[in-house]
Amino acid sequence: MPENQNTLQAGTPVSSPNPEQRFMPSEIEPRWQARWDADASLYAAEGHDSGKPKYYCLEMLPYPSGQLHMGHVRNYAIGDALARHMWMRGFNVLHPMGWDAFGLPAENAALKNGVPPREWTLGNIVAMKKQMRRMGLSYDWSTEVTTCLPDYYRWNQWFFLKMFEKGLAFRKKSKVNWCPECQTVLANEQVVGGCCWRHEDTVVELRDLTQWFLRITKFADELLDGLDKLEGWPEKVRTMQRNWIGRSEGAHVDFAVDGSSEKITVFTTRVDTIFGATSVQLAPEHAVAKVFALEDDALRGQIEELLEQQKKARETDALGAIEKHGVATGQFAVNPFNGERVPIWVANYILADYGTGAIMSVPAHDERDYEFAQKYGLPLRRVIAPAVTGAEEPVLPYVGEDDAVVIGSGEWSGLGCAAAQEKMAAFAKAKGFGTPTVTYRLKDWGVSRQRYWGTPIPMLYCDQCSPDEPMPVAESELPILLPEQVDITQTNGSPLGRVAEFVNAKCPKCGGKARRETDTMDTFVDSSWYFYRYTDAKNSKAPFDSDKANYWFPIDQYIGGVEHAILHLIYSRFWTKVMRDLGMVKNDEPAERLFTQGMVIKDGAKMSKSKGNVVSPDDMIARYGADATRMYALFAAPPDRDLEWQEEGVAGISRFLGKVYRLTTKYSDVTGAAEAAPTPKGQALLRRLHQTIAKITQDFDGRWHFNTSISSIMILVNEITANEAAMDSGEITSATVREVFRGLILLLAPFAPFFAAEMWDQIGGEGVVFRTAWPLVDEELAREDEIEIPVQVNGKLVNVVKVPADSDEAAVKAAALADEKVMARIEGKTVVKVIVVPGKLVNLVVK
RNA sequence: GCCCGGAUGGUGAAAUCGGCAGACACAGCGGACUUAAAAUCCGCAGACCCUUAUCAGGUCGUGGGGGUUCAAGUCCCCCUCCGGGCACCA
Repeated sequence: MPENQNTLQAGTPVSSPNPEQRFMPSEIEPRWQARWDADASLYAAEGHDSGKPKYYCLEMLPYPSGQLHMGHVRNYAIGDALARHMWMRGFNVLHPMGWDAFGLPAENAALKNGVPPREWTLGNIVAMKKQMRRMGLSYDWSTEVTTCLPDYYRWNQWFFLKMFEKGLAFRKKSKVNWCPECQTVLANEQVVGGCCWRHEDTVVELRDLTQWFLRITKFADELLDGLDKLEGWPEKVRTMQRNWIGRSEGAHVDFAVDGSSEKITVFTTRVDTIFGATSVQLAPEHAVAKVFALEDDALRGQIEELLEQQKKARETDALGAIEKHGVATGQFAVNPFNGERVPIWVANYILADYGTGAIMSVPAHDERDYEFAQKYGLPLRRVIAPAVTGAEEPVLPYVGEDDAVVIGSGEWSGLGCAAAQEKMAAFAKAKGFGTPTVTYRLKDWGVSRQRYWGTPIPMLYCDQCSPDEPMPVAESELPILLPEQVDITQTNGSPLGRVAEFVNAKCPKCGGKARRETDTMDTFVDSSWYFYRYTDAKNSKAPFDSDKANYWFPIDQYIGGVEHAILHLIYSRFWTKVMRDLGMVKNDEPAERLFTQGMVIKDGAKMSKSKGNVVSPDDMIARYGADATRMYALFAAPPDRDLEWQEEGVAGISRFLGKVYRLTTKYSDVTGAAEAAPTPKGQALLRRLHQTIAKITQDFDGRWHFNTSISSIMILVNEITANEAAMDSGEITSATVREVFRGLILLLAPFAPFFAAEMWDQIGGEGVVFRTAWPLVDEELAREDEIEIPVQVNGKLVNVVKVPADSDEAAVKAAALADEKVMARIEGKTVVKVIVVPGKLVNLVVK
C-alpha cells in the first residue's frame, strides 16, 4: 500500500500515521467478550450511597425458548444503548435481565423430545445467555432472575397467601375460557379474538369450573385513573388499557315482576330514557329467566336455544354479528318510575356476565333495542329530543347529543339528559328501587392453570375440616416445591393431581389427611413483579428488601413489545398496588416511562417459522459481528416503527465500521509537539464533531430516533474521510485529530460496544470507555459562522446565498436582492413584499 | 361502526417549531486502483420536458381532492388504502 507518505509541514510535526488495518469483528468481539465476562463488576449497579442519581433501565424478560430472535435483538439493542448512555451521563444504572421460565412450551418440548421441562428450560437459558453475551449486552448477571426456580416462585406463593389473607385471592365457580390446545383455563386477557393467545387458530371454549381468581377489579378505578398520570407511556397503550377496563357509569333500577315476588335489576347508562322503556330483556342465563322456564317447558326449550346461539357466537367471536333473537316470556315487569307494565323477554344479545344480565329496552333511543323492537313489533316511545325548538324530528333511534332534553317523562321533562340521569338515579335511590352504579368490563384475573410447569398454588383441602373450603399452607412451609418426574403425557386434568406424594398432605388444623391444590399459577403472575426481585435477587427472607426497591423504583424506562399492553402491563400495575398496600413499596406505578418498539419484519411480514422468513441473530453475528447487527437494528428505522430487515443494510453498517476502524487505527498514534490553535480545517472538523455530539445527546434526551443519531455519525466520518489528506499533511493538527477520534469513539460507544472498546484501547483512552463521561457540547465550537439562505421568488427557490451567521434581517435582505440570479428573476417586476426569516430563508413576492 | 398509528425516490428512511423535499444508507450506474477480481476510494443518481450534446433552463412531485398562508410532507376539511386496538358491554 503506497500509504503514509505524508509530507510534514514546518512547525506542525506529526508522527507518521500507522499502516491501515482491516476490521475483523470475529477477532475483536470474542476477545472483549472474554474480558467482560471475567469482570462481574463491569455492569453491576453501585450502592445507594454512590452519590449518583439512579437510573433503572429495564427490558422485558424473554421466555427462554432457546433462541433469541430479531425482535429481542432490537429490544435489547435499544435498552443497551440507553443503559450505556446513562452510565456515561453519570448515572448509577441498574440494567438487569432474567427469564420468564415457566410455561407451556417446556411441557410441549417434554412431550415431543422426552426432555423434562426443567432440564429443557435451564438448557435454553444457558444457550440464550450465551447469545446475549455474544451480543455484548450490558446486563448485571448477579441479579439474574429465573422464575421457574424455587427461590423465585416461593415468593409467588408467598404473595398468593398474602392476597388470600386480604381477600384478594379467592375461589369461585364461573364460566371460564378453556383452550383445548393448551388443555387449560385462560384469563380473559389471554383470549384474543375468541382464540387462545398462544394458539391463534384455536377457538376458546367456555366451561363452568371452580377456579382461583385475583381481585384486580378492586383496583379498577385506580388502574383507570392512574393512566392519566402515566405521561411517559404511549397513548396507544393507555387507550388500550382504558378500553379494557371499560368503566361505565350508570344506574341499577329494580323492576318488580308483576304478580310475583321476583324482581329484575337492570343496569343502564341512560336512566334518563326510562320512560321510553317498552320491554325488559333478560340474558338467557338470568336467574329470573330460569324461574320462568321452570314453569314453562316450551319457554325452557326456546331459552336454551337462545343460549346455544349466544355460546356459539361467543366462541367464534361473532358476538355482535349474530342476528338478534328473543322470546316473550308472557310475564310483565313494572317500571318503578311510571308504574307501567312492560313485557319481559329473553334475548340472545343480552350478556349474563356484564352488568346485571338484564336491561330495560328503549327502542327509540338505543340502536340495539331499536333493531330488536323492529323485528318483534315492540312499540317505540320518544322520551328525549334536541333542545333546539323547531328542529326537525330526529331519525330514530336517537341517542341524543349534548343539548338533548328529556320529554314526556313526568316531573323530569325539560331537564337536560345529563342532569336527568343524575337526578333520576338519586330519586331511585331515595325511593329504594335503585342506585347510581359503575360497571366495568374488567373481570377478576383467573390464575388457575391445569398444567404442570408453573407455580403450585399453596392451598390445602382437608377431607375432615374443609373438603370444599381451601386452607392456606403455612408460610413456613414455603416453598411448596413443584415435583420433578411428573407424567405430563395425559391430557385430562392437572398433572399434579396424579402425583400422590404431592397431593397428599397433612391438615394444619386437625392433622388428618389433606389434599393439595393441584392447579398451578398463570405464568403472568411470575412476570408481574420480577422487576422488583432484581433489586434484591438473592434475598431468602422476603421477595425483596423494601429499602432496596424504594431506592430503584419506579423503573425509569421500561422497553418491550406492545403485545403486552393489556396482559403483562396491566397485571404488573395491579401487583404494584397490592404490594404498596402491603407496605412493601412506596410507588403506585411500576414504571415511569414505557417504550414499545416496533416489530421486525422480513419481506413485508412478521418473521415466523411458518412463513420461512426468519433471520437468525446468530447468522448475522457470525457474518457481520454483533456491533453491526445491533447498529443496523437501530439504524434501519426509528425504534417505535416496524423495521424491515435487509441483510444488505447490515453489510452496509459493517462497511461503515470498517471505515472507522481503518481511520482510527491509522491515526491512533499521531502526536505532535506544542500544539497551536486549530487550523481553519481543523476548526471546521471540530465544529462538525460538536454538532454531532449535540444531535446525539438530543436524540437520547428526546425522541430516541437513533437512526438519525447514527446517520449523523456517518456524516461526521464522511467529513473525516474528506479531510484525510489534510490530516496526513499536518494541515489539521494532531491535537485536533486526537480530539475528533476520541469524540467519535465515545459517540459510538452506546451503539457498537465491542468496537468502541477496541478503538478506545487503540487510541490509548483511559479506563473503560463506557464509564467515560459523555462528551459535552461546546456551543461556541458547534456554531456555524457562515450559513446558506435559500432565496425564493413567489415561493419558488431561485438561489442560495451565503451570509454570516449573525446577519440581521436587513443584511440578509440586501444579500438576497444583490444576487444575480435573483435580480434576473425580478427584473421588470415590482417587489410587493419581502419576507425574511432570519437564519432560514428569504421570499420575495413580486408582480 | 368507534378509537389509535401509517402512506415520502428502485428500497429503508430524513426533514424535531409552517421555511431549500429526499439528509444518511441500501441497491444501481460510471470512474480510479488491479494482469484480473474482491476490497477500497472518487463521482452520478426523484420523475418528466426542452436541448444534437454540453452548459443551462423549465414543469411536475410527499396516497387522492379541496382550503388557509408570502410559503404546506408539516395546519384545517373531505376521501381512499394499509396496520393495530375495541365492539350487541346496555
